[in-house]
Amino acid sequence: MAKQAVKTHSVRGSRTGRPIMALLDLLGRRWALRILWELRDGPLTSRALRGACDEASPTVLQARLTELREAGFVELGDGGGYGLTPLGRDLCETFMPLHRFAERWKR
Amino acid sequence: MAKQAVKTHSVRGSRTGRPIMALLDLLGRRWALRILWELRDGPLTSRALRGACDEASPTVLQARLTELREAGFVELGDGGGYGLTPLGRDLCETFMPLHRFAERWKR
DNA sequence: GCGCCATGCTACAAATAATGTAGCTTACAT
DNA sequence: ATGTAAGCTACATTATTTGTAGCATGGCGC
Repeated sequence: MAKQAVKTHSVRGSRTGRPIMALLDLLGRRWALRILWELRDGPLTSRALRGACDEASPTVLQARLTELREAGFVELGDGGGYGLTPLGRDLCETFMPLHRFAERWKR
Repeated sequence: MAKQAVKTHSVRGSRTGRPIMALLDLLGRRWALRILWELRDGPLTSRALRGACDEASPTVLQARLTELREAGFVELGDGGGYGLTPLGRDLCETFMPLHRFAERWKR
């Protein structure tokens, strides 16, 4: 139990003391942005979230969720289901414009 | 001879046809956000960029730069130095508010 | 021309992280 | 008690990153 534990995972760049670096690092991990995105309009159960995230492996999802929880962006509501904290909602707002940008970008 | 080559790297989530997914995946790769961030106020030579990115390995940097270039966010100016394209600058703008958020977030 | 640097970029082994599949445990309802 | 669904862990395989070294090209001064 708890083998893959915490590992002190001190977000890269946090040493610099510049919060933005820590944030960029945290969000620059696989599925992190996607998770926040999928939770944008309401909580999801871990299983539903997995579904929304194109069946990403539960291992990473769990890891990301833990990190995002420690960062205070996500919480596991009593009664089950992951949802954004008020802070997490704020964060989500800040990159909501990405949606419009992406549409414009197309490719 | 191009072993780590291109690999058609079709951005995860692009199959869904939803550009936002492709974008979230692209930006959710190590150093991608950081690179855009570091280029925010002017071009940098590959070496300077490496310096700015806490000495990230040239391998990933090169990989990310290639991807970001293919996405049209970054370009290698003639005379050297990587810089944001107009599109890239737009993208950068959209998550500039993250800076303020990060400061507020602190931790 | 020749040496001297800086640039963009590649090689490659070692270390980390992610994927995919299985399955455990707890809680709750039937 | 049986059936489900939840959150979460194991673990072997595969992919990505790191770290260090180094190559090729293009100035620039001499």
